[in-house]
Amino acid sequence: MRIGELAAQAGMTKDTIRFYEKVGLVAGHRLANGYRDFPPETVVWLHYVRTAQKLGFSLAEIARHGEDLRDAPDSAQALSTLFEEKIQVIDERMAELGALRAELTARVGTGCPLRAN
Amino acid sequence: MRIGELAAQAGMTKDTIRFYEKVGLVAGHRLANGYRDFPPETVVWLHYVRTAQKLGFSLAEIARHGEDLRDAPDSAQALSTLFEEKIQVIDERMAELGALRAELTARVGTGCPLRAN
DNA sequence: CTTGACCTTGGAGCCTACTCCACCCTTTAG
DNA sequence: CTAAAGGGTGGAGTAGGCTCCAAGGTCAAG
Repeated sequence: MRIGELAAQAGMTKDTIRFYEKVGLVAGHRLANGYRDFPPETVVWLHYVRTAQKLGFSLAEIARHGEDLRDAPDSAQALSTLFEEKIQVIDERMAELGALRAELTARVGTGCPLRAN
Repeated sequence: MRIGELAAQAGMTKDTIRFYEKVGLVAGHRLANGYRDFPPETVVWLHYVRTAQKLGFSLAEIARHGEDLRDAPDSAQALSTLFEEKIQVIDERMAELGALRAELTARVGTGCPLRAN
């Protein structure tokens, strides 16, 4: 799969994908003519990248997730452990969101301002 | 309350607070000697800023939250409506996190890789 | 054999959110 | 009176994450 199609399927620009390759977030091998060629799973990976990013992970962190996955001894066991770690991080984020939500909920109906002027 | 104490209580540097003032995130009036003077509620507001930011809102968005709050007709009703809006945004974020979590959970135990190489 | 869509590589530029610096003023304590 | 602790300004610099050229190679269709 070449970069244009990947970009379309992942919902980002080619420039962004080239940038991601530069920072090690995606790995591209090349065709004889120099064009990048990506395996189809890259689409899934890029969707994961977008999601993780929206949820507050930096590209560096996400790249580390990717390396963890790649470098793990390839037992399903090791992979599961890694996924469980990420799930814990997510649960922490969700707890924070819950706290913010509670803070706002507590103010609904109170007329108590969050910001003075 | 002067900038140093505010910085200490809000857990950020004075420079950051001055920067926030520049972009309209906090409003400072001045003492006779030119020093900034902040009302105590600013601490609460800055904590809110930090939290909202960790959860993926940009400073511009957060500033808008602040303006919404300030500009609202000052009935408790209007404030509540605004808070409820923010809560909805949070609920959307939480749903996204939940989706990511589910994606990872589904892979636990499968040995199915997220990233190809 | 040219046109058009697709790809390549630098490298510059932009936005966000700080962070640091130099230089200067104010206030309080000894 | 002086030193230390706090404050003020303007402006430069940084890191992260793109985004946009310009100049040029590749390839299938007509």
